[in-house]
Amino acid sequence: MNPEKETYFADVVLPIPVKQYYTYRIPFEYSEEIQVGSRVIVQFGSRRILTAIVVKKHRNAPTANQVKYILDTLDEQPCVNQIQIDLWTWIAEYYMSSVGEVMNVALPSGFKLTSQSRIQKNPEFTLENTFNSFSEREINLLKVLEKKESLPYHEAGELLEVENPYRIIKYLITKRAIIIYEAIKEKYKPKIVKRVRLDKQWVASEEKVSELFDLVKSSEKQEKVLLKYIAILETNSLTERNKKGVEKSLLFKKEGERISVSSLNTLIKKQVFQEFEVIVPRFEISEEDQRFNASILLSKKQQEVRDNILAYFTEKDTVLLHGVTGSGKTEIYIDLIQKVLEGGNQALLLLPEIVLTTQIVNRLKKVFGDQMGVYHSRFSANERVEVWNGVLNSRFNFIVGVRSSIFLPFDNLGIIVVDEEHDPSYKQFDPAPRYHARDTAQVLARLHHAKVLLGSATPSLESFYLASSGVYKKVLLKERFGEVSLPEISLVDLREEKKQRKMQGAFSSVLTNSIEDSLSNNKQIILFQNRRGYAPYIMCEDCDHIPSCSNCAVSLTYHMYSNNLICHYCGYKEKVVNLCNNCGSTKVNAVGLGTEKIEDELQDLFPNATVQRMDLDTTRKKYSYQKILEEFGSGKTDILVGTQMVSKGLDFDHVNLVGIFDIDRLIYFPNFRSHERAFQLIAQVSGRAGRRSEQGKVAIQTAYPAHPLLQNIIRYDYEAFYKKEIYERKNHAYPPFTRLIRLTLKHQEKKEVANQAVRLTTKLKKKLGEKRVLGPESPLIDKIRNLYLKDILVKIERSQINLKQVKKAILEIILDTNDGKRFKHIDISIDVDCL
DNA sequence: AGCACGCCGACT
DNA sequence: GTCGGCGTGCTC
Repeated sequence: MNPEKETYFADVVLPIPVKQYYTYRIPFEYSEEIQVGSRVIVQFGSRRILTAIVVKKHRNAPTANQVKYILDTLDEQPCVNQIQIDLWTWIAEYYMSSVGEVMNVALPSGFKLTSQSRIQKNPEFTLENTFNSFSEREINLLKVLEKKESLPYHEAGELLEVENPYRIIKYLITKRAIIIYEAIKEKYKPKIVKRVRLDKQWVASEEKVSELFDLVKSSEKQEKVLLKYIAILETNSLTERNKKGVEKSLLFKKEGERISVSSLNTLIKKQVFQEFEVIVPRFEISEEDQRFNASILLSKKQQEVRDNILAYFTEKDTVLLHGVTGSGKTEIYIDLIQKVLEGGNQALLLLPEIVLTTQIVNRLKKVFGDQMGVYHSRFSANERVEVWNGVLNSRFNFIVGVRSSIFLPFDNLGIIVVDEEHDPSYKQFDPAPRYHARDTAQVLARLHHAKVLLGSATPSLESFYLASSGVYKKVLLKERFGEVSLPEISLVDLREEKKQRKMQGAFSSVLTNSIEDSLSNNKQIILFQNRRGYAPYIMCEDCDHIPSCSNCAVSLTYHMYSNNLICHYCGYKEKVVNLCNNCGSTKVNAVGLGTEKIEDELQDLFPNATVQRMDLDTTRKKYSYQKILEEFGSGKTDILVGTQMVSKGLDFDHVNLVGIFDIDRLIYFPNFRSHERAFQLIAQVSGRAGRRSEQGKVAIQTAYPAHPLLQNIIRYDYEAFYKKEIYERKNHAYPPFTRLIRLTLKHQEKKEVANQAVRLTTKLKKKLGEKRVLGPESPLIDKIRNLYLKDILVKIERSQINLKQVKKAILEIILDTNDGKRFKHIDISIDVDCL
């Protein structure tokens, strides 16, 4: 038998939440080209077209079902490697999702072309000469299709005012009025720019050039075009520079004489100029970037720490670097990464979302230049594809990125650094898979035989525990770089201030005085309030009515600047009317504190100071974040008010005061991690004060200054905090002593979720034991987007338990619960290692 | 997920 | 009878 004629099959992952692979037949002509990791196009179901990834190539013809052919392949080389497939598989199993869901978050959307069914008017069909066998709505739809070309199903449904348009569509098809076709959603588009250059012949010699000028002499406009072109080239050696030409738009943009499009076009027609297209990277390589390899100097202490880390790496795969803010962890990262790159391996530095837009990236760029790629969630699908390809073709051997950069196609990672290791943004919430990038990074590292460095000033309880118990190694970096001492943290007793009537709005006298001080010394101030908007709710003085969201179980947040009441959960918005909806009273007050209110009050208290607010609402646009920081960095802004955004990665020399509001809310938040979160957040914000020149100050406004947590914070006593907290965790069997799996049930009917939750809990308890299952419980906000919620928490000991079996049992019970014909199908989402 | 289809209750 | 809502099964 001719080996080339042997049939190969491919097991593929599809980008849908289905827990199995599907087997397709590889066409003969592709039997070489299609390999494990190839992107292929397949038909799935009766019409859908999907992009799939081959995870296994084999020759075992499936027995039972029909097998469809792979329709096409998208790349000559596989775009996913075996390590990635192994990682996907691990994630799917550990986080109890399907591999398809992992594929969905792992692959940039530019790589996944999927089809959608659309309807179109049958070209052979005309409304006029049909007998009147269509309803008014159908005719309406057909009329729209005459104008609009095509519609997806759901839009047709909207037009027809029916939930499920399928039946009508089917009817229209049998009447030969419309046809269905599959529209492929657009995929990655390379960026193409048009350039122009002089036709070769004109730059062959001096004589030719002058001949050229003679040629255009008759037209002043054309002469201008030529002159401008040459001016932009900025060179005498026309022949060389002309090859690259000039970006067409540049000819029109650049200052100097305006030239006309039509004269350029005439010149192109005359074959003086020629137009051509080039594909350009979306990441421009600035000339500066290319040459760098600036070395950095480590202090003695840093060198020592670095050497310790390297030594520990020979024993353990993971090392925790516990270093206070400003101790110079970044330099150590850089040094280690440089070593890895010199050894020919790749490196990955993970950062929390917000930190990535700031100074640190610029700093790294200076050291690593264009071998470093940045992977950020604000990037478009196209930009992501380019970073992906950059890793694939080795243009980038070092990536700085957010949690999803663990999915890039690395093939020989040497080190993964997870900075701010404790940061909750490393955990994905929605959609599934709900993975933790820090933990997944360790699995990824194992697959690459690479090392992991976790860095934090306030390590997560988990990591510190693992380091203390010898699973990881631990390195401490205590001193601040350059010997600047840590900011002095003071607690402002709000109850005392209130008693003495010293409060002005949200501001204590201590805080206003400190702000006054800083301002008069020409210093800058950062104020932190972890809540956006003006006030979390408004309330009528007469009837106590609080406007709340009709889709969610929350009050509407008052936003003064947009004059809206907004639901922070579903986005519902309404204009503010100054009358109570309930009783018509005009006495409606804003209650509580948000960043807008602080900004507002600041302007009254310090009319001469420039105040800027930084929260989700002021940073919606792509570069607004950078702009705010630039203005603050240049000293244009005196006071920066913000949410969590101000807590991370900002490093400004002239900030000597940080004020923290409403911290009690954080400490008393009903979650077993609230203390840990509060400690981390306060430490992080505090670190913004006095980074370089002198010792800074931090003022925390609290009603409970004696709280042990706050006492530990002002002394920077992480160890004491840890000891107390870990004791509590052990007592109550919370992580790191157990693993938590949260099941969230969602349904439109409150009773239905409640019933099902009870049923599910009972089954789980029976199978796993009473004490391992908590709930069911209504979450703090028990209705979001018109869906009622119930939580069930499964607690599993960390040792002597077969985790896989437990998960399998949970999945079986869920399947069983949802299978019963007597009950409605309920959406159940699973969050392993929920925060 | 998204499509296909079958089962019912409501209503001309 | 038939129209449209709703739930469920299946996809190599």
